[in-house]
Amino acid sequence: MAGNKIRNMEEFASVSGISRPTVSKYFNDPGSVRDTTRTRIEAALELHDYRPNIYAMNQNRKLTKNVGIVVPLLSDPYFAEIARNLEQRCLAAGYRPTLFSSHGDPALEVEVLDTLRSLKPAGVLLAPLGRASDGKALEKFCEDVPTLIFDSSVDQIGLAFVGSDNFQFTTHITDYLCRTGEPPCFFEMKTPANPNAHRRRQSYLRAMEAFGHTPDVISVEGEGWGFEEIGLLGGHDALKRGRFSTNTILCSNDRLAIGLLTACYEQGIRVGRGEACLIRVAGQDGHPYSRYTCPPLTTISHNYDAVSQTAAEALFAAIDGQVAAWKSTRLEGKLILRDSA
Amino acid sequence: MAGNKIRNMEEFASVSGISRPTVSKYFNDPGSVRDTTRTRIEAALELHDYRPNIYAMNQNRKLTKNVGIVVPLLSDPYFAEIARNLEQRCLAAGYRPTLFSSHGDPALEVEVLDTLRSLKPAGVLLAPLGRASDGKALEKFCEDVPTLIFDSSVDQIGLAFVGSDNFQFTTHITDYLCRTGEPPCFFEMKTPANPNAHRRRQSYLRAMEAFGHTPDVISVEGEGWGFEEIGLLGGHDALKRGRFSTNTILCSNDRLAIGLLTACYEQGIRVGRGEACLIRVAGQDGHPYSRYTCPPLTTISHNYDAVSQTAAEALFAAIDGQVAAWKSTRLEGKLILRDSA
DNA sequence: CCATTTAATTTACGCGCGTAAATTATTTGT
DNA sequence: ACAAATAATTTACGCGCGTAAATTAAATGG
Repeated sequence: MAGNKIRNMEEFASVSGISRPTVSKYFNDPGSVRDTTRTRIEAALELHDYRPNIYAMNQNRKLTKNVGIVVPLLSDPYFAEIARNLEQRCLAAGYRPTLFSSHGDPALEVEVLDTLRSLKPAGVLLAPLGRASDGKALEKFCEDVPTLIFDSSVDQIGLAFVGSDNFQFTTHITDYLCRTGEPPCFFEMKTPANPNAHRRRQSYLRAMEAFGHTPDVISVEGEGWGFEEIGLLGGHDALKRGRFSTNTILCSNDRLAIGLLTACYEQGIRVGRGEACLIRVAGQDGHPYSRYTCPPLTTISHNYDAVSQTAAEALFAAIDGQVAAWKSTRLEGKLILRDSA
Repeated sequence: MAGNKIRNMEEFASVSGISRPTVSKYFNDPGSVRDTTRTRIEAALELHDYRPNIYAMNQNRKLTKNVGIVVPLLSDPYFAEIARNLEQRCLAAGYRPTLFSSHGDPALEVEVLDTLRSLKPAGVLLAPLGRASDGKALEKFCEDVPTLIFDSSVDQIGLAFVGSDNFQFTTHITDYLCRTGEPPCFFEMKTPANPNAHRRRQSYLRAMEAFGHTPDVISVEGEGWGFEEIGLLGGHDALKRGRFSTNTILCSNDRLAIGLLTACYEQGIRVGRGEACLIRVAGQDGHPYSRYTCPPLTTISHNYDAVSQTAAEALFAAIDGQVAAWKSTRLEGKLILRDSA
């Protein structure tokens, strides 16, 4: 912990009484050296706290231990949470995760991929921006770097896709809403950033048809990733113009619902299941803040843990050379009943 | 963009007709070579899209161009936002920012610093966990790496401190609340993670005294960084037990206020300035979600832009060798009037 | 105990670049 | 146009490590 300063692996090897190549082998995989050797190295490590120079290490290694994690918008707590989950899985598996956010900007997403390329990562966990992504750039990147796509799938690119089953999400919550009150209308962005939004609208339409109800989709204007603001403005507008044909509103995602709830509040419209409530509002995603809206938001939640576990394990398997055909895994969500619907 | 693959700087130098050392100089600082040389290099760059190997670069450079950005909890949109801001400033200044989160865990914070050390960064922008931080580890790190502390100051460590003026924050909003209604009581965590919380309590007490009112501090139980949950549970408890002595509640921070608002909602207590409202609630921080609470939250906002600009520029100046005595910069916040108070 | 397997060591090279010193070419000022 | 200042080139070395091949030492098994 506090001995003389060790400058390089050569010096460390000599103080530990082991040859440098063996020490090098130890750092690449501690399990690859004999037990007695390992304990001697680790004893020396206690005394001198030497750490190999990562730049010199990665210069010659065919494959670094770096893993890139890319999300579209880190300031969205949903992505922050899933990124945190993935990060810890990478660490546990012995990789060095590095976090990147595209900040909702397609140009930045390409820049991130460019940066990532120069990091020569063993693999990348990538949640693309979606519709706005530069498809060609993504595809090219996936050819060069083992990449697992998660959250929103653009094409059949990369090693595999892992995300949520949007059809199940919307069908399930639509079913719940129909069984417990008026069938819902659907509140969404006209030009959503995320392809999941399209699947959700589709399955809303399909579910309503299957249940024998007439669907009603309210598509509001607004570009970008400020979903709460879009939900707020679009909600105000739709409420004023009486655009909601039933007393139940299913939102395409929770952030939109958060904005809509604020609009309802500002217009004095009481939301919830109670007697005095005029409308019900439900979201989709299981956003970390959905518990704290007023009223608390009924939603269908991603299985954060399962999504990130499946994604991480698929990537690690691919890095370890286990070839597998491209496949798409879509996990079911869980209905979270709260007061809003 | 599409030429033959260039393997290293040697090859790139030969195709561009410039010597390798000059090309190396260009990549370290494009402005350090003659105009004609620069245009020739950049022309060749267009044709062959070569990028220097960052590992080989950083191995020998005394100082890398890396900058570490560390926040206590990336899933808190406040930190996500300020991290994004800092990240872009680093990029604009020609540095390579890398984002880290301590995830509220002191042990992880130390690990992050350890990782950072091996990255040999030119500088680090660090927002410590606060009370829970390993002070010794932080101090040692600051001795080794040029580090600027922001958001919450632990000691007089690092190059400098940049944050918000918590005294001004609380005094200002307390003043506002007193002038517009009943003087506020103060809602906080008993054992706050962040040292700013102590300053805020202090200045609440001081301000109330100065205004000639009797202060009332409600300190709720709860550990960790789940502030909304703590505010929710503590709020429920305090409301049930009639702990609030006035109809106005100033929360130590916005996330606590968000939880408290939910508690109020769940107990049917209408919050706001209107006729039918029983209590007023205000927060502190200007949290990105404060606009979307019900009612929208009156708060006093950090000057995100100014904080990150001041912090980034101070770090860059220090990296450029401009020595300056340690100093603490605390920026004023701006009152944001909304419906909650 | 010796033959066989397995691990560690020695030796030697190369990766892609930074960087310093000495030299040569180019620009600048007058 | 010429001397001085500035920039580019050549030459040469080293950084800290990965890695391969040949050799030697240690563990294993019957």
